[in-house]
Amino acid sequence: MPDTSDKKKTALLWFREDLRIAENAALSAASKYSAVVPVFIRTTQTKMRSNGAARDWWLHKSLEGLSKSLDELGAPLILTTGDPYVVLGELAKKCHTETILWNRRYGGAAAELDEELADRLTDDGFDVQTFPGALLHDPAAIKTGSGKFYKVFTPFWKAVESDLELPDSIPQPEKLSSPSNTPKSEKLSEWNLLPSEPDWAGGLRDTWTPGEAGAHERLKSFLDGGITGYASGRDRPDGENTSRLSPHLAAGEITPVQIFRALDNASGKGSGSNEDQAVFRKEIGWREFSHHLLVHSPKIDSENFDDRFDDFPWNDAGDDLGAWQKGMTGYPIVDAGMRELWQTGWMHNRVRMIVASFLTKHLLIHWKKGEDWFWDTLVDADSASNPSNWQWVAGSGADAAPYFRIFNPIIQGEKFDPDGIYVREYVPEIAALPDKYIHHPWDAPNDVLEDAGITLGETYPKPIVDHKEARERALSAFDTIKEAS
DNA sequence: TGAAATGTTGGGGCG
DNA sequence: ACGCCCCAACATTTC
Repeated sequence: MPDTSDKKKTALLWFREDLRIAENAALSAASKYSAVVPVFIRTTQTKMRSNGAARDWWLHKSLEGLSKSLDELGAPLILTTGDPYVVLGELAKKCHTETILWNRRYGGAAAELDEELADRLTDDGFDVQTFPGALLHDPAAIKTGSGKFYKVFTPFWKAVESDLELPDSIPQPEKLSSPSNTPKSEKLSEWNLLPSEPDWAGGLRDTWTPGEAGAHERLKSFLDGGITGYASGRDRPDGENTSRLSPHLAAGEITPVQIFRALDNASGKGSGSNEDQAVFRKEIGWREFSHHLLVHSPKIDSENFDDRFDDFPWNDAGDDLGAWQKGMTGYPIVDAGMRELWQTGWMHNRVRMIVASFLTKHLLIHWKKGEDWFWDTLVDADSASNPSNWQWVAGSGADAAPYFRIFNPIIQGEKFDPDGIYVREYVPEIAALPDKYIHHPWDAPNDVLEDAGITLGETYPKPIVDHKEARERALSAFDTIKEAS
């Protein structure tokens, strides 16, 4: 907390994965200064993985919202491009400030970069202040009884939840001041974050309202609707029980603390049963767990968490990868998921598991290929959740599904999309099939296919692999791991 | 946060 | 009435 001697000073406030006004510790601290210069840097340094295309689209929209909010508060957002170390130093010099504030990021390259920056800027004479970021807990502070980090989700979450005390809400500034010598901002439109040719973002625009206001609308509508029945309904891609908060969380437009507070306030008021709430909180817990893993295993996005997988006999990606990416595998539930992803920048969680299992087990393609595709196409792509969940499905991750746990895409489809509503939405060329065959068109008699206007291999692909054969092939590949252990 | 194979049980048809 | 077979339903084991 700055004392009164700071009153005449200007603070540089660096926004990153915290594109919000509410519950923003660094912003709140900055508001105590006489002037604030908020900045967002399009970074050119290469240690961090650069955003995928879908997240860039989201970022553009979210920055528009943040920029508007900051204008209203009186301290316009400065957009600038470069190496953060250089940019922050130059900006600070221009605004005659020695104070630089930001909210911390946890784990991996981002956290390493932040620590290095804080050290260098401090050495240069700046007063760098960092604040808790967008997690319920500090991942480094959670230890097992024997002082190690958790590798199993259930005890991890038990430890976090039992120790969880939501912090007091952070005061939100009503007004900020800009210094007289405000630096010039670059133009957001010139960052080319939006796709132009082709413009593939139509489905994203129809689906999402990026930005802090959109995040809170989404939370409200979830608490008024989807949370009720969440415990079982969350597994149904044909339903509306998921929160769809993930891209808002990834951008930092809303925080888990805000969500948990809202759940507390809503409990007993028709916003889901205790079980519904507990299951939803646990899903947020998986996000925390992913960051926890990333902190202790910073290369989880490139190296197998379980090194027995280092010699796993993956296939060359070849044409199968393209068929998977395009949603042309011939398995309707898989294709529906991949097309939902392409069209909307998001995929239902249950279906993510199905398509990831299909890629890594039916096609024997390395999880990294799938992780890369998700990274580029998901609006919620998260540097912790995305790799750790891919490794979880592949079997190489922490607390992972055993390799031999191979999803049957037909059974999964029939179980979680029993009326074929989801499949018909995203795979319209087979929509006229009766329910009986909607998850396995190749078993439909010729006259049924004909009535539905389907010619397999022409209007819709034949399955690119046979389930039974692929399953057996995957299981024998798994033998190489058992031998290695 | 599976699926498939294998094992067990018990009711009903039938000689 | 009884044994036998079939098989659905459920449970257990294995991958």
